[in-house]
Amino acid sequence: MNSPGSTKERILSAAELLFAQRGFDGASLRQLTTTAGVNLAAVNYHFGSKEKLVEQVFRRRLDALNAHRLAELAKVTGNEQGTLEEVLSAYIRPALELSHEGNGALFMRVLARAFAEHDDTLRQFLSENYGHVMRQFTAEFARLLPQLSKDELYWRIDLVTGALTHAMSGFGMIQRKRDVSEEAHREQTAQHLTRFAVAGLSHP
Amino acid sequence: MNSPGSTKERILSAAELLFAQRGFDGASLRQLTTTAGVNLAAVNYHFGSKEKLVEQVFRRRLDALNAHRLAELAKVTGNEQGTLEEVLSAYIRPALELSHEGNGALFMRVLARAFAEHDDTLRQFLSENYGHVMRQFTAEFARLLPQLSKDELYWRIDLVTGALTHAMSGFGMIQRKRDVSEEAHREQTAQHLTRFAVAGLSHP
DNA sequence: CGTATGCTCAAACGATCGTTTGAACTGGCC
DNA sequence: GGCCAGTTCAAACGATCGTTTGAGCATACG
Repeated sequence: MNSPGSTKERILSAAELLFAQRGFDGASLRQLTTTAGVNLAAVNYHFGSKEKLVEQVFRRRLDALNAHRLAELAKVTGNEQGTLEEVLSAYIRPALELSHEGNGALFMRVLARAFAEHDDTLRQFLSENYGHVMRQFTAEFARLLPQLSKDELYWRIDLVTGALTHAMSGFGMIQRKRDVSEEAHREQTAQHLTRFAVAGLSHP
Repeated sequence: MNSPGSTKERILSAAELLFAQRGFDGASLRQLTTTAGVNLAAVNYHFGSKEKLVEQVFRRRLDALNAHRLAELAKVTGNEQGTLEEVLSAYIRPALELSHEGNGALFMRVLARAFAEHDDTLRQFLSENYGHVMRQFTAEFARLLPQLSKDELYWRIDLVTGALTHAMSGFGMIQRKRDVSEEAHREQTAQHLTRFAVAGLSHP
């Protein structure tokens, strides 16, 4: 059905690559199916349309990512409130792990593009399917930072989100050095991100 | 020549609007010229190609923005070193003012799209034409935060940049409320951004 | 074996894209 | 008026887009 080498999976992987490189409009179905080594008509046969293919590219990664995030959050809020660092870690690390496994980094670029698109259809899709995750984390932040007004809290979460999106999509100038292992680099990134986010959220 | 109602200016404004709404690929020259109320061929006559039109859209805003930034930076570093807040303010406020004047907010969305594109041509253009501005601010931050290693400083600047881009391009959920004047909202935004950036840059 | 089902294929569809062309129009200057 | 450079115009160019079609192939089941 969905074996790794199946037509559907090969289309999804090629789509992720080309959407990341050239954007949703910029990547044509002809380039895409050539890259995937499948027939042009296969996209419309398996997915119905290019737009539905885009949706599936998101689903494949985000379902796993957000499940992972909620699981991590549940761990640290199980018996008592977790610390701010722990809650942030539950939010950051699953994304970082995704962005370093296989072609996950490509997907992060796709996600960043989607944010930039400001496309209402896509934003609604993200909100409907994954909004509850963000709400759960926001509620946790509110408990951990009771001194902040609602306004102030939203501002800070908003700015932290910007920093995270930026860092995780690889916009920045920071690159892994040759003498640092991938895992060490991820750990470094996670720590920088977490410390930065803690400072941004909880400063007086 | 370049009067506000000239064909060239009307094309540039329509381009800014449609590039912000639909992206560089998504906005066609036919939509664009119809919106501007000019003939289809006018774009290629006045700009040479669609790609060169894109470049001019950037030049029109970024020349002014970065000149403004450097002027503000010169003010606070004139006699003695400015404070971290002052230097950040020199970086943030010109962008905020641009994003609140006329259709400047549209341009900020265009800019955010460009970042997401990861297009090397465009990135090279930005680096060649405006890279010296970023270098000058980075040098100032290095002077003001001598306790940070080069690595650590770059990390923090990178994350702050993400937050600023995010906030200034209007991704976030923060919206001006009806009972707050535009200028008051800009002032509020500037203060949130600056305090957040200070915390992110200078935390222990 | 026969046939039904799921999938792949080459080919074509109409639409839309960026760009080019050559004629028509505009204003100022001799 | 007559000319000329600058600009606008409708029309067309070839290329490429997403999608559809109908024939052909494979595999599994009666």
